[in-house]
Amino acid sequence: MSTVAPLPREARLRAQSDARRTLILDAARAAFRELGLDGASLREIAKRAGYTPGAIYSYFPSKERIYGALLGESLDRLVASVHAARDACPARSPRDSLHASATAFFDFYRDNPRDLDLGFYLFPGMQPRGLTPELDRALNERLRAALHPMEQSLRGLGMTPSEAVAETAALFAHTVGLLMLDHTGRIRMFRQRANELLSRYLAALAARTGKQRVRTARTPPARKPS
Amino acid sequence: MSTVAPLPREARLRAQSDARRTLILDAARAAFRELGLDGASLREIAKRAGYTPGAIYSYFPSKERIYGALLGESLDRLVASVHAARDACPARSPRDSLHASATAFFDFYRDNPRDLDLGFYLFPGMQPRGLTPELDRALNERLRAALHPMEQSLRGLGMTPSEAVAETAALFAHTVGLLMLDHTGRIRMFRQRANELLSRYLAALAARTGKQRVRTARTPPARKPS
Amino acid sequence: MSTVAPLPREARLRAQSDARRTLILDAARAAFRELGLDGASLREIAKRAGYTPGAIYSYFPSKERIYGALLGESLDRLVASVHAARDACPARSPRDSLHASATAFFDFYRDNPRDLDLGFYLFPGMQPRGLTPELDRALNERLRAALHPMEQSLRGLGMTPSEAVAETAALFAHTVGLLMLDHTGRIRMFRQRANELLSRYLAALAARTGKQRVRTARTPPARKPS
Amino acid sequence: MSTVAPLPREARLRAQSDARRTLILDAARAAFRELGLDGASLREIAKRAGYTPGAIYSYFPSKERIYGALLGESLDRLVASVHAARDACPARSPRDSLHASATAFFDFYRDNPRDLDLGFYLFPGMQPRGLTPELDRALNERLRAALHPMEQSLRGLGMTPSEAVAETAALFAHTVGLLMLDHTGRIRMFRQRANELLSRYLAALAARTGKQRVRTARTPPARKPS
DNA sequence: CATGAATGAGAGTTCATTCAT
DNA sequence: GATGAATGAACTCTCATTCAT
Repeated sequence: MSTVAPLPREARLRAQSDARRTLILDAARAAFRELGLDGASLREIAKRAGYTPGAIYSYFPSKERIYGALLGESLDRLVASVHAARDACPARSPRDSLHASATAFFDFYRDNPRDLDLGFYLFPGMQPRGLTPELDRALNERLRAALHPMEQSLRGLGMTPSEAVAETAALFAHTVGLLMLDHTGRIRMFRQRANELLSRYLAALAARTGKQRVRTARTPPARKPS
Repeated sequence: MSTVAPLPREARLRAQSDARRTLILDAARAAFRELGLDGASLREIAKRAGYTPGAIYSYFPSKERIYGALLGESLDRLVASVHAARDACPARSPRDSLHASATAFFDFYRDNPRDLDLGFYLFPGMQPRGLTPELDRALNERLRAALHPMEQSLRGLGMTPSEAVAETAALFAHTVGLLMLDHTGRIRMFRQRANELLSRYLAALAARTGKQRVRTARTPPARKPS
Repeated sequence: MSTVAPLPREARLRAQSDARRTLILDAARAAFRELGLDGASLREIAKRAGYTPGAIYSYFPSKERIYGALLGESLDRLVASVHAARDACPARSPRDSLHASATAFFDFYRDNPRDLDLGFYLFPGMQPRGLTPELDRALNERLRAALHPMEQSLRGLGMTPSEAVAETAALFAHTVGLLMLDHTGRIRMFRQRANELLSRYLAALAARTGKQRVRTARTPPARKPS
Repeated sequence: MSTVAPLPREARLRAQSDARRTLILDAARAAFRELGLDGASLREIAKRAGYTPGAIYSYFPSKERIYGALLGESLDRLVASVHAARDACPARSPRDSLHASATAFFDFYRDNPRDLDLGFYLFPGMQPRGLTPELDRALNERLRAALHPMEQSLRGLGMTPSEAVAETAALFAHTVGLLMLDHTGRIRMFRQRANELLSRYLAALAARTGKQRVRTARTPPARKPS
């Protein structure tokens, strides 16, 4: 009675549905890339996906949730990219490993400038825009995964766990800042290149480890250390 | 230089016009602060300024140009704030001077989160949104002025001119990145505080000068230093 | 009369179908009560019934027909309520019987305000909205049944058949009017209570019977009766 | 310097504006009359008025407020109609005056069935739909004015003030109920005519005054009055 | 200079209904 | 019988901008 056929109908339906969801996300991504956040309206996305606006709501409950899914996908690719860079040459020193991971992170957003915007659009203030707390958590988890290799490398360079976390946060901030300068063209003011500045930062960071401990200065730093 | 004449009518008119321009900008700033970029529509600005939407166009050719003027003002305040911090205690060491300037810069945007958005809204890609090249240049000039004290301090710490420029760019990026993490709440992921991370960065930066030169590594850093 | 056979399959199927129809109506009633006419969309009803929107169309040909069925049910409950009130104390005088029936009628709609809306939604003008003539007739029949006790009481009070019909119509109108005033809150304008006004009306109606005949005045009433 | 011209520009502008507001209300009224509440969308109203949908918002802040204005107008006409009927023959007896007023009230809504719907749409529950409290109050005031002649007539017939108020409420309810029966066609069930039932009610009401006092029965009425 | 009106495009979202599977 | 997808039309409302007056 029961078929041994490769595709039980439920699975087939789900696969179909997933394919169409992907279709919509592809359309959204393209619209987003070409037109930016303002231009990527639901109507535009639907048109590109070959749907009527209403049909989109079979797959996503709101425009913001499409953005959320897009951000999720983007973070997945980011994680894959960073991990791939880390794993490319297993026998490397922590220093090189750090450099590889951080550079992969940076390159990902340099090559996909809009993907950075997504996160900043969806998290304008202290809480996400149209995202559920679960989705928020899931996105955070992905971001953490993307930064994990760097934190590990920093530990490999001799940092304590808490130092490694702090320096990962700092490295993340530095990278984001450089990307913003790059995307907005403000970097030209300084006649610098963002990737070079990143390398510089990484070199200094690596140089700092093992030799001298930077004390966590809360308020004005100690004046006369030497 | 200045006239004692009762009131050259042309000047009077211009003064009036400037006053009303200021009125509009005040309204725009308030709307922007309270409602964010989405909520600060031209209608809202006009209403708060006591004008009808059409009247605004006597003073600004487009909404974007209001934003541009707002950004200009904001940068003026930023410059004032940074310079004041630098001049507060003239006899300071370059190290402390650097810290004072950078902290003032950081604090300005931490206390006025929307002001940072303005810049990113107006410069989404390689060229400004509705801004003329001249305006772009003028805004750049102000930003340069805001960063100048830090560059000077870095020179005072013994950096070459070109090193100082590069490190200023890096410091700027770092600060912007920390502010983004702070504003979006992503900093909580790391259980860090943005201002502490900034102090840390400044301490490391100062520590680096004089003792060891960080070589500007273009591409993969030297592998076998150790 | 009734079969003892295990289960004629056709009957079983029909019973199943009826059960699910009831399920849908229950969902519709709840949605309607909680959300009103605007909120009780087909989607909402389907969701509450555990169905997808399309499935509803296996049981009802249109949304209006669901409303029609709901109205039918509501009238059934109305009839039951009024008849129960009439039969509660069999030995009552016609006067008391009239009061009991009319009050039950009034109370039913006072306690279920939405049920009154249904009728007015489905009969906006001279013909029903999405209802067939048969359904229209069936609904009328139920309404007639609900009003029958009152008509009987009026006959018991000595009215001629035609008088009784006319006064039943008038009583019906009066009750409906009071309910509208109550539901819309307009009754507060007069600082009156709807149920007291109904009692007043009933008292006057009973008082009128037997003593003096009110002549059915078609057009301008007789001017000089006194 | 100042013109004595008949139309100071401000007045001219206001007149123009009022004329266009009226134009929109006319369109709304017509749409409403022809298509009912469901069909009278903002788009439809705008189209009929020769405007784009957005233009309407120069005159009304929301659709509901258009409805509110429509209701206001309608009540104005109602008041005018009722007052005219009362004043038509000044020397009439209170009884005839009551009849004239009530009939005018009834006729107004019989001839403009949709006008009654408006009130019920805007006041679905205890508070108005999209109306401000002030508008609510203004509308109540008009309704009161429309009912005032009847209350006065009832006083003229010898009722105490509080009796007159209660009977006005009852008469209002009765009229509304009859109109509902008429509009929905339910009156045919009884083979009666609404206006005749109204006359009957008025005759009974007039007959009741002066001779016998109907006691305001709160709960079950006194059983054995005689 | 300022108003008030108007445009025209477009926003996100919801709806009852249909239909292949 | 039921699903899930899709339609197509409609919804109210907002926007930056223009322009005659």
